[in-house]
Amino acid sequence: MGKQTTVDGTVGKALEILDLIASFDRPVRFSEILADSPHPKATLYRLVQTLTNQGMLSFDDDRATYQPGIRLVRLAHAAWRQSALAPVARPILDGLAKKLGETFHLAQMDEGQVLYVDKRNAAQPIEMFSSAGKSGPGYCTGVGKAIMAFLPPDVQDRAIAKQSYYGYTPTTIISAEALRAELLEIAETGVAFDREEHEPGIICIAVPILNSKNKALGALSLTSSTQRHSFESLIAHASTLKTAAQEIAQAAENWQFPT
Amino acid sequence: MGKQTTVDGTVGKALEILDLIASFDRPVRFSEILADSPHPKATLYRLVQTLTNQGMLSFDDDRATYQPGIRLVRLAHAAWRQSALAPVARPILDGLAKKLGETFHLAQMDEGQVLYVDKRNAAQPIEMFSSAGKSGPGYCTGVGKAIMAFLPPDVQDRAIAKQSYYGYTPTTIISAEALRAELLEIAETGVAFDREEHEPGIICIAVPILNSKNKALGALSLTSSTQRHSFESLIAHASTLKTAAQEIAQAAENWQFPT
DNA sequence: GACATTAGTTTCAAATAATGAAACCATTTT
DNA sequence: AAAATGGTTTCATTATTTGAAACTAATGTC
Repeated sequence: MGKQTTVDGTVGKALEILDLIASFDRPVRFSEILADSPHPKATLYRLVQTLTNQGMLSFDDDRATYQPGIRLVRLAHAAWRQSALAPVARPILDGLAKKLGETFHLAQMDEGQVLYVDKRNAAQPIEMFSSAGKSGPGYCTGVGKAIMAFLPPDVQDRAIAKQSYYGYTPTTIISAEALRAELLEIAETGVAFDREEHEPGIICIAVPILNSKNKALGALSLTSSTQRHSFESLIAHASTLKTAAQEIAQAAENWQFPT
Repeated sequence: MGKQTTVDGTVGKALEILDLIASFDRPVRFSEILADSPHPKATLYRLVQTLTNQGMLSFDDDRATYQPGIRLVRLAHAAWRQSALAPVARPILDGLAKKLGETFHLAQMDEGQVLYVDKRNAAQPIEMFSSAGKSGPGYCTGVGKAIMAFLPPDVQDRAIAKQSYYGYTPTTIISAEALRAELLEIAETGVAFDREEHEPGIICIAVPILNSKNKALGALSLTSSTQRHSFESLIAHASTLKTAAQEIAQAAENWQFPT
């Protein structure tokens, strides 16, 4: 009972530190890391040294700061290429963006957090790592709810438990119970909305991408602003999105690596 | 003397396995990893378990295969955002691509390997993780040679030692001595070329992005084919590239995170 | 349907690596 | 010059990792 701190030995600790450093979102000094870590100075020191040695962290000699290292970019490339969703979804996203001239997100879920793996924006066409790899809360985004609604019970429970339920806006869902209720509804309709729950003025319609066992692999969303779209006009796109999601699911299932 | 296997304890071993799995470039079964790893079954098993637990690997229940995990994508996002080069170079790359309608690469170096962190292609405008994060050899690419020519001696030595010197084409440099000679030349002129050294028909002109201490942070290249460009017409772009590289360097040096 | 083979998982004593209090060194601040 | 801060090293203690072997499950073979 209580929080199980999920620390698989030394490797777990090292990765925890990597996360910690990444979470600063800027280069950090050793002492800053120390202040936020449960480890004694010497232990942290050696762990950080190891990570730096390994290229998982990079150290700026001049400023004496650490930041996530470039080796991660190389590894992430492999992860992205093989994630089965992003690469196969590309042409379909391209088609959607071209046809509708709207903004689309492709997302997956990692431990209750939404992780954007691709994005199309008809107006300003190019977005890179700057958006792919970005993560956001699950409970107050269209894609997050769409995915959670179609997870196996145990995974869903964990995802629900991991949300912060911070009230970004007046419409944000701020309790696990309310979220559960909405997920049930989404599970029936197959469509999720973001009703300005994360950011005022920003609305979205999202659909899950389901495998043959009805488990969500990810989700696809059309994001817009209250100026551009009414709710009704968003709903009008539901079937287009559903079709696209099915195409992606199909493509992902068929995508077999050569054996 | 000989290869120093650079294994910082358990963390190093775990990361080595992660690299190994990534290098397959497809989902792999446990036994395949085992065959390529120096560790005994039980050891590898536990290490792989830990990595999977941690989200650094993901395990496909149906196919019983492992692949690089999604957590890497999130971490890499942080690395990319903070790598100081890619984010600040974006507008400059955009400008170049728009103005010249050519293909540009922005690269950094990781242990002798070239790592592409951004790419612009006027013709087919969108490239994502699919290209960013990709890595290639240092000794036979324009960006690789441009960077190596401006590294501190010790780092340069290591980079030179880590090349494979495989002869991709008749013009590929296939010895460390020849490479050293060319690097010296590049250090003087400040411009590097790829004379169909990596792929027949593909040529490129590259310039280093230098910090105030004349150390290469990365490199910028214009890539083309022998059909599109003669060598002379590539050289014509040298000064434009140099100017852009300087702008990027300037922007990178000034880029201070809020303290 | 028994037998063999392959693939994956668990055990446990021995070997190894991680730990952290404290001492140390180098800068910077007062 | 003294003190404080920030970073690095030491070393005996403690905890984790190791790996041979035994085991289990699943698949293939006769």
